[in-house]
Amino acid sequence: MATVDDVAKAAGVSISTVSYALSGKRSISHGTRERVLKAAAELDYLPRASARMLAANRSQIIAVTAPLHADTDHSVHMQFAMEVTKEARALDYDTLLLVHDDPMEAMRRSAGTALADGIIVLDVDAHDARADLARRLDYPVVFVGIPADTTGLMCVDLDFEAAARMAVDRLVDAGHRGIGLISHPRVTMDRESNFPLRFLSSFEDRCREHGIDFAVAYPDEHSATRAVSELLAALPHLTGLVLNTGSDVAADSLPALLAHGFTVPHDVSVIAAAAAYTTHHLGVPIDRIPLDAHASCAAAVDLLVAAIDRGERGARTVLLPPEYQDFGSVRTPAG
Amino acid sequence: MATVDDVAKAAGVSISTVSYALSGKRSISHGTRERVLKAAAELDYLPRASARMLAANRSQIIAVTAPLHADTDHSVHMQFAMEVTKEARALDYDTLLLVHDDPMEAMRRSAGTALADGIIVLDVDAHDARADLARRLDYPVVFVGIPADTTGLMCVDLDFEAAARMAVDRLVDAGHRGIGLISHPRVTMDRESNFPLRFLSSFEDRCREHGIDFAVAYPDEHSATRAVSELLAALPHLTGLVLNTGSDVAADSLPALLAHGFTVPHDVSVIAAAAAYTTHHLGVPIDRIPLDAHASCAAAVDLLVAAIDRGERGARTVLLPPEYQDFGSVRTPAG
DNA sequence: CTGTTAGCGCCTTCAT
DNA sequence: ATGAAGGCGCTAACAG
Repeated sequence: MATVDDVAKAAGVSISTVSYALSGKRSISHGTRERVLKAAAELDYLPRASARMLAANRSQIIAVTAPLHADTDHSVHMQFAMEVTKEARALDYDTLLLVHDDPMEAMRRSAGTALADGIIVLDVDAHDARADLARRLDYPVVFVGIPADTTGLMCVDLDFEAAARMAVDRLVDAGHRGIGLISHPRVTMDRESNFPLRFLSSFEDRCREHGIDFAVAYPDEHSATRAVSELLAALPHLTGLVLNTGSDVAADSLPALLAHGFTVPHDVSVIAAAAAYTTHHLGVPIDRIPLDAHASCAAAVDLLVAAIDRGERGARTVLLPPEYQDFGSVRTPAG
Repeated sequence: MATVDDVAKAAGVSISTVSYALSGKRSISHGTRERVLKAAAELDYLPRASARMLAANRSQIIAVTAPLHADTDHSVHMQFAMEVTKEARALDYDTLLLVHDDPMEAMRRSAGTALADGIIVLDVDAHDARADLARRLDYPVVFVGIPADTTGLMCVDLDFEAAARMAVDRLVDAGHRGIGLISHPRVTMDRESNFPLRFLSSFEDRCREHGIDFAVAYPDEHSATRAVSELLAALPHLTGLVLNTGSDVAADSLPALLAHGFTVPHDVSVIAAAAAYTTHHLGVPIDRIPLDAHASCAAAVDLLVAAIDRGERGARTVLLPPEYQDFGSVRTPAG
């Protein structure tokens, strides 16, 4: 394990010259820099992370809290963790996974030991205890998701309210007057996972504004069968369906409709809203308002790094505008 | 941010006493220890990670390489990453996610900067470049998965060969003489992801040993339709089906069989082998030989920590024995 | 443009 | 059972 001293000796300069030549934090004559770089390369020199952390008072590490609930969609979870990691690396940060029983303890530890320079919080509930902790911590924290009380917090998320309005408007514009929503399973709602709630209430409000009939169903996990039956019972003239749910339930909803004799888009128009999954392999391609993990996570990490590197810690909430992808699954209702 | 000095002053002792009282690495009189602990608690003292790393020459961090291929099942990936993280925490290690374009560079960096004390390698290909790197690195590395050449490496994995034999034997014992295998998509095989290959060749060998007919199909991603048709075409008297594939293809295989008029287990007996997913919500419960992420990852982390903490670095390959879960999807063939 | 040097906070050996 | 003190390797003033 080579150290700065080794490199300094090999290059015939002082250790501070080595440090500066490598960090570029002050100007070095071309010749010396070359010699230093060459010596470093020959010795396979890499600065010891611990020493650098201690001296610079910075770890270049970002922690990620991603609690695992029983109803967590691992696939979406992973996408977000990955996207955080990618963007972090692009900004010269590594990513520490904080995933165990007690996220509070983990956050406190990461701040208290200065193991990480900041935290990204995923999978936010409306009344998430991590929000209060973040307010108390005096430590950079960015939420991917919006808790009920955002006072003093930095948050980034898809604008789920706008996405819900977009979906409803699209169906109403096409002439639909009876719209169903398949939301998330009851367990998810009960824990007040916040984006389903935001989507739901915006959906309901928009339907009322348009004066149309609507119904909401909470599916079982992995299956849309019961939810579809409930919607059709509640709304016999249903011709539009909005899916704001997991990928397996969404995939299952087409067969479920078929079982009732309904074909998409002939009998029912369908939109997958705030979908982290793709919809073109679903037999019938379904219109989609993407939940873009990359966009959310990149924005969140950018915010966090700005807070760390440039002290930009003002509270703010960034809502990413939804985008509509048309694959032909919305049509004017027959008759 | 309190430091050892603060605690030492508050407790009226020297800093080394604080250090020892907290680490327990030498005996301290009960009274002083109490005072130190109390002072530390009152000051919210937590040792600075960087300083501890530098002095102790250990980071208490484990890195995880988990490359993301286009055909990667994120859900399984996440399970493994999570299980690694859990076990690591139990042994007082944190987990760093190394997930970007260049896993080599990431591994070199984590070793060269001593950011992590060791590495867990996930999603191993038969000719994985990370294996060669690990041999050269003189740094603790444990593979969850078995590369073609395990010389000098520490590896842990489910015994896929044994799992394949177990599945075949079960069907043969029940009287089946025509058995199909749905393996993984071609992209996965082409990259020589190793566990599908190990399963496949063991499956074929065992069928030959029993002298029965068999056929293998490589499904499309997300769909079993074509694969099932191919198997039935190749093996008209097929009565047994082994699934060693992703959860979505597995779920799709039952409807695909039904489309050909085959009912499970009446017409065809089915076993999901080396399945990371559960099978009881699949309409018909399917017998299962689990791919237990927890078992594999816990064993791998234990091995890695033994290598780090106790220098136990001898090469070895640990194969975890498969276990059969009977849900009634295997029956003696009719006729 | 380059060198010297004082820490960063903790662990650990050596005294006592 | 406790204290004193020397690093660990690097960064960033502070001097030229």
